[in-house]
Amino acid sequence: MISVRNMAVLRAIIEDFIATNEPVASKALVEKHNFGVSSATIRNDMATLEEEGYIAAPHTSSGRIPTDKGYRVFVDQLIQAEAESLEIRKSFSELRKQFAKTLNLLTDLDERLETSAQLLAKATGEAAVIQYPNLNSVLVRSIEVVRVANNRALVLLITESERIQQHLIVFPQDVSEEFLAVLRAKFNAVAVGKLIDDLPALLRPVLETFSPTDKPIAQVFFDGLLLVVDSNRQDKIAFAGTTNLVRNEDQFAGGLPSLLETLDQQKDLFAFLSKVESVQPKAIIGSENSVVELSNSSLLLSSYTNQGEELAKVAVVGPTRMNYSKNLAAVLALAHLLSKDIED
Amino acid sequence: MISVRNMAVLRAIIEDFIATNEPVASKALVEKHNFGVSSATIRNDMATLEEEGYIAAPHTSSGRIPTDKGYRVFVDQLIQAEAESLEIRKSFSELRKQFAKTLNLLTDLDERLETSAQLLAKATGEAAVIQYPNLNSVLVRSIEVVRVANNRALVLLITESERIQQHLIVFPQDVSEEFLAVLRAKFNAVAVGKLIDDLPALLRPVLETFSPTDKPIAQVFFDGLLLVVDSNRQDKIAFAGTTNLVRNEDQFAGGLPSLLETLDQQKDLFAFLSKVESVQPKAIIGSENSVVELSNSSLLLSSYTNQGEELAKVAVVGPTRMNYSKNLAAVLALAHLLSKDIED
DNA sequence: ATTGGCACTCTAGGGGTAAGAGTGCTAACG
DNA sequence: CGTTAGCACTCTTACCCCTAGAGTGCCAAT
Repeated sequence: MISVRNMAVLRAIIEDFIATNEPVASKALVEKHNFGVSSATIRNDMATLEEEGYIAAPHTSSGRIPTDKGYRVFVDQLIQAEAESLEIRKSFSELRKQFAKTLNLLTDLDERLETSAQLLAKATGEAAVIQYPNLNSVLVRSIEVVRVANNRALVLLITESERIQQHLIVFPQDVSEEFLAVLRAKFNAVAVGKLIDDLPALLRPVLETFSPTDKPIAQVFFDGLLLVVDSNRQDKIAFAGTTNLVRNEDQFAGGLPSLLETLDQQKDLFAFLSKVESVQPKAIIGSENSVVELSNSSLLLSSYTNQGEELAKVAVVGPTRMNYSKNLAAVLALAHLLSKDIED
Repeated sequence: MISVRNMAVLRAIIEDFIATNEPVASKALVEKHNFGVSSATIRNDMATLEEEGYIAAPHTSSGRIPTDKGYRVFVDQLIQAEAESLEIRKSFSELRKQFAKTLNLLTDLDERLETSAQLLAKATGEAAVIQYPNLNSVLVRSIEVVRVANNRALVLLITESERIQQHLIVFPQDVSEEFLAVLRAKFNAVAVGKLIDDLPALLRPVLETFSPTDKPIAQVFFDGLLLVVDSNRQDKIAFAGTTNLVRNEDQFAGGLPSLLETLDQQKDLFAFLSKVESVQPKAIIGSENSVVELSNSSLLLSSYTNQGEELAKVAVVGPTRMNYSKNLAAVLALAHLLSKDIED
């Protein structure tokens, strides 16, 4: 049976282990924490915890280290208890300050997310991953066309969330300003106010309204437009903090190269993040991880929203032995700030 | 005095060391290479080479490893001899194939450079750095304005090299389509055909041509335009291949974390690359490096051009003990391909 | 200039040992 | 029954010593 003190001991072991990276001994525990009992008693507790699988001993006569299961209950408590804790508020205002300083100057979504990832990496001392927002369910405000040269034009797809995607179209022949205006008008007539997702199907019929001589050019335009739509759907992530992982390389039991490779494979990582159900926030600890390369690391993730609707995930990746408390606070704070930032 | 065979021995030592990462012994040399002399003779040569500082012995009774000075003469020979070698042609056609496969699909400069960096990292097995082209001396083709909402508009700066930069301007009040057209016309009248560098000075007087009521809005527009100009000047680099460095971490004598950090500091790195005089190509080996963090690594760099004018640098970063021959070929090939790509 | 021969040096690895840390268990206590 | 002191036991770590082997430097001979 797991008593209250058992849990307190587990918590103390985890905290000490995170701090020192050494197996935690019974004697050290009674000295640092005021349990009011002797080390022998703690040893009994430790035996119980080991039976239940919360901690393990690297060898017979050593202190204990937390197992993934041990971290699990620890983090679960954290998530419940600290949602409105002091630490989160501190991390929040800390991040907000930096956010305000740097982010206000940036207009570009890429730069905002990139910078956000860097801030999160810095705040946690781990690697940070931010998914680009899913804009498929966003409405089209308008399609714009800008003539760049006689046979080149830029298509712009502007959404209600004011993300702007562009693509340069090269026509096989010169195209007049007037014809571009026609293209713009015809496609806009259909596209405005529609879901980005639905554009391909909706716009294809527009092609048929062109005369046989104009149709090939309209086709080129249409293809370019589809590319823009697709690039909106593009699975992309912002990533920062590799250096932090390398610095703590010994924590990854030699698995760092393959971990980094996995993080480099943006598509896999994106798919993985997308699959995680959006319980908020969530921790994935060590072996719980379905991706082998992540199995000696932990993910702490949350998501950012627009009007309460989830847009994408924010995550911190680090060794199983990470400072969950601090990092959880940072992830939550950043997710919150990103949500606010996007809504403005 | 350094004889011809001395140099051949140096070359063999370097090649073997690069291949095996073990100090090279005299016996192993005579066995692998056909010098036609005994190991004792090679030992004499090695003694000479050591006196001259081209090689060193980790301890009294071990084989020899190349010094930075040794690599230096080796690489100098490479650069002279292999400029039109077979290897470079191979690397060239290899890279070109991949280039053709992926790059043709991309229109965005960012994506092109990012992808190029990845290709170079993959081809060399090291880290790759590509400077963004310096566009300050490029001419403006036109400035375009797209109305995005009642009080928002997108400014586009289009250069003769067809790099397109954009910035979203938020006006303090609603602005009509007509007024935007006026803004566009007035600023374009001055800007078209001018150097990007000169825009700020040239455009400021345009502000004075607006009526007192219109001037504040024109001012906001002007400020936004300056931001675009500035972002063109922004020092940026594309980077890839961290994983490769981590995988060969032992080669960096523990200096990898600080090396990675330096590479992360885009601005420092950019400044460093810019300072290198543009002798083509160039190698910077180990301790020759002025940046301390790069002192146990080597840089191999070249630059890409437009109409013969240098735009920016391409570099490979790796351990001092890298495959100079292969990597030099790859850098040259990529630089060449980038130049061609930009000219089209 | 080259070479065979040989003494010399240094490293890497194995085995042995002693110190120390930490546990598990037992018996006693309130 | 939970707690505790005490003690035997285990395992790690560091150190030392030793040997085998690799490789050199040098000398005398060609």
